[in-house]
Amino acid sequence: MSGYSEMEKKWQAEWSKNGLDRADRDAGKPKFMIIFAYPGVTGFLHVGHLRGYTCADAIGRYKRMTGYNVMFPVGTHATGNGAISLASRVANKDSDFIDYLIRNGCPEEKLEDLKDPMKAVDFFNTIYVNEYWKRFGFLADWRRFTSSVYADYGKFMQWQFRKLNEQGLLIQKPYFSPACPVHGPVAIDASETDISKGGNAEVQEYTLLKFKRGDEYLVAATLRPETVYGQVCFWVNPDVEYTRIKKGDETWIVSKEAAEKLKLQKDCIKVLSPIPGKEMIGWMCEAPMIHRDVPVLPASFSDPNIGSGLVTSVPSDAPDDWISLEALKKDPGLAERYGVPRSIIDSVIPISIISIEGYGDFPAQDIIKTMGITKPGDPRLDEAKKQVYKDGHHMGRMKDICGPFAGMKVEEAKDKMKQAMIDSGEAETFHDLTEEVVCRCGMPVRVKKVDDQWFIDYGNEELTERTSEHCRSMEIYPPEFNENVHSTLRWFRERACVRQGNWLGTRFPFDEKWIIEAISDSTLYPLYYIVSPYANSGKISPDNMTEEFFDHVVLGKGDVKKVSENTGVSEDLLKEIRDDIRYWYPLDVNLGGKEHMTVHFPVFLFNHRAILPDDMQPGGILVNWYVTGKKNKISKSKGGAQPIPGAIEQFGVDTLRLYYAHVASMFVDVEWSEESVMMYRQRLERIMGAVEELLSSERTGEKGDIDEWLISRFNGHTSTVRSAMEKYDLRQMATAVYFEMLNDIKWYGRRGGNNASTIKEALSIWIRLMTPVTPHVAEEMWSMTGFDSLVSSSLIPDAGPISCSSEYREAFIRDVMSDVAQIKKVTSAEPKKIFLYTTPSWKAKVMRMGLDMAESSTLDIPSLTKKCMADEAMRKNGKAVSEFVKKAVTDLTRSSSVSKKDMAETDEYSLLVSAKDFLREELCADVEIFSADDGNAYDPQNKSKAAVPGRPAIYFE
RNA sequence: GCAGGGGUAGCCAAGCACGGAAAAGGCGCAGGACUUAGGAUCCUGUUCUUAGUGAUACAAGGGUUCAAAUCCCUUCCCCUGCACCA
Repeated sequence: MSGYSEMEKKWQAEWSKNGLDRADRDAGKPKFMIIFAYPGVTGFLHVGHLRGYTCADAIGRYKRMTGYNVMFPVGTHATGNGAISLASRVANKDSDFIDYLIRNGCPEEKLEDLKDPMKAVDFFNTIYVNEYWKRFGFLADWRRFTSSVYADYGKFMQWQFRKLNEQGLLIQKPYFSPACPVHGPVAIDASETDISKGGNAEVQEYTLLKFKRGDEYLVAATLRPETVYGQVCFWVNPDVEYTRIKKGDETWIVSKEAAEKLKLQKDCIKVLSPIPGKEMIGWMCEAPMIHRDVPVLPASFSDPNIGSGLVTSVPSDAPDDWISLEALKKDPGLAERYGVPRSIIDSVIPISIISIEGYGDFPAQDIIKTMGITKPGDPRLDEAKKQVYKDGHHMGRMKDICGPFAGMKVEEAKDKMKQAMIDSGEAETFHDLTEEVVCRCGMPVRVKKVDDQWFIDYGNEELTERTSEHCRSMEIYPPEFNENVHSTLRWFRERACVRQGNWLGTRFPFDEKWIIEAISDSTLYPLYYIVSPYANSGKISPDNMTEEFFDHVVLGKGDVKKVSENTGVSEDLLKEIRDDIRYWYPLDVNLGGKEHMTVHFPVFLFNHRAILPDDMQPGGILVNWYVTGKKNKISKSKGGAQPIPGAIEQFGVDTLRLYYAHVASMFVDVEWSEESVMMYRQRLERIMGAVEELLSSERTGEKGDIDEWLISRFNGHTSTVRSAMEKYDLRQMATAVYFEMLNDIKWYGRRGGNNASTIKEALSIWIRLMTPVTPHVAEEMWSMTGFDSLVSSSLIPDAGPISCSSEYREAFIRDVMSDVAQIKKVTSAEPKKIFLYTTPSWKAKVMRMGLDMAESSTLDIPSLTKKCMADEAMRKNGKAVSEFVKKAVTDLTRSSSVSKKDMAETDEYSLLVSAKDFLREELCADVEIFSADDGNAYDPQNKSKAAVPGRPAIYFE
């Protein structure tokens, strides 16, 4: 195992010494620029992440070996609160987290440093580069490394936003965002990057309905404003304490929890005195829209944490309402406790308002019956509610009772009714989360209104159209994404692009209180890799990188002399950077995981299209799927997967690289398993073993048929590799190189091939084809074979000619062997002697005639039969001929005729005679060969009549 | 809900966008060879049937065609992404 690691280091040092990892402008060479979407700095990476990165390196290496000047830069994305929360967990001595760090090889003395977010970023940057990417043998240009929190990178970002603004793509409007009171807006997503609980929560829009009572309002929250015509009462939880609040000059009653939430979303909210729910029971209040008085009744399901804590009751369409009302009616004792007269409760009668196919007048009643729910509090009520809501929303239609909205579809009525009530002052909107969400810092996350939020306007139709148009000329894989990227682009609306709070990132250039958000600052960055080496080497500093600077080097604006004066960058340097950008850009391939399909890739495309000219638009996108853990996804933050350095030690880098390239198509998820990785390790060892064996053998053989065959096969594989790599299909490429070529080498040896020059030529082809995926092993074998210089800097061979006939002849021999084995198995006999009878010449003749007819597409059974019968000799054999013709014709029409041609032209007899010794050894029996035309052939069972072209008859003794 | 993907031998997985012979390759399993005894290696086999060139298969059911895993329709079942997370 350690042997691998030494070998790996040796070649990595060689590549670096020879400058293979450095990408410099070379006007004499076509360029190729590839990146992978840089990872976020949130902890150690695991073996799954390297799948995509490895593909990028292999593609880059392949391109290099087909004559391109390749730039493959890497960087990291550290924007956000990942590093901050990481640092705070270390500072708080979070023992789980510290264990995780130590387990992944973080030295204890380093922990002190990690309390500083920026140092934590540096720490992981170093690990990504040194422990992962360099050790994986990537030929990345390390001088170009950048990170989204670097000052120079920030300057580029600010320039990008200035350009977006010039295009009129930045807009400002109010926004409702989940936010932590300490950290400001947070992202809610299943991977819980920003938060510690509630990854599945969503922001929901409620309609607040104002029920007038005297000079104050009871405020209910509903998700179904279209049901207001069915309101018959109002629910208050008698065991909850509510509160009056001042909202502008109105007085509202809501739950205390709701009051807190409203403060974040509405202006001028003041909390007044509390009021127990019990006190409100029996009140009458005026329902909005229908302007009828309805009674306030007790309901325990009314939760102060949801919505406003108060609920309007629509029993016809809300299962909870229906069942609570029924319970109330059946239990007069309960009602009397609150002093509500019976007559009031009896007067509350559900009103049918929506017709849904498959339901009666009262959908809520129907679903309760179907599900067998009998009393309030049944946990299935939630499911019942969802079902009725869903059916009502998609299939429902408003009944005549609904005034101006009668006859409308529910979907349509919903918005219209909501808007009507808002316009009349009877309703407002309110946003709430569907479940509890907690920030990484432990504070509850609530929906907060941000008045002056900035957005990038991806809804801009002109931009969407131009971007979509450009995509048509791009190479986008997989094909499914190539097709639906257009609908993804169209689906994009405005996107909030800045945030406030304790975050790492770039200040928004138009208002420094904002920080540019994580996705928006990683859209145009591939371009920055061309500038970054100048900043990294200190030739330019962030101060030099003004709007004018980027306008000039990126867009070619302004006069060099003037720009030089204003920015303090020399004219030569400006020219150099400008030339670099013109040479390298556009980006040829952006490779990223499937999660980027709906977020990163679209904004990457939009921003390029918005800011850069036609000749700087991206050329391709490649999406890779995941390596998953046994049951769930291997998670970056939650660990559980094998650390990368350990995996390298255990399996060797090239094993892993081959595993990623071959284990499955890039466009499916694969489950990580050590067994399958081991399989690839054995495969590599077998290949190295085979090469060593070839090199240590005598190699004194003459050139013969088998040499022609081997080179023909290798030429075929070379062309397979070339066409596979056109589509970046590493898997197909690897199948040819690591499986089929090895099999061919084995067969060559088995057939007695050992010609020195053939072997040298074959190895030269083979090893070069291996280099993109398994470069270390390839270098080792390359030098072992005695070839000069580095294989990594050589060129992939051109595919030479293929010899169909020699390939057919070998396949023929294999078929014969396979038939013999088949018969052996069926008879379970161990023959001492095997007799082979090649086809009678008349059958070959029929075949040839059939082929001719097939070529002029006049082939059918009657005409071929007629043609055969015209032949005097064949007519004697009439019956056999007509039978064979029948078979030959079906055979020829069913398959392509290419191989049949070789079949008809091969002299099977002399071919078998030449392979006689070989067959004797392989079959462990004496072999006698006869032509079926040979009248004197030994053939006691008359087997020879079964012989057909391509398939000799066989007899055992 | 919106958008999209998929169901091929014990397992993984090609092929299907350009319909043309049980369908690559690998793993596993079974025989055999070999032995520096190794997470080996090398042969052979692995739907059924049979001294071989026959039958039947590509989730299920229909259709188009001389011919369908591949095109069309219906049904069933799995999976993925969905905006401040790259």
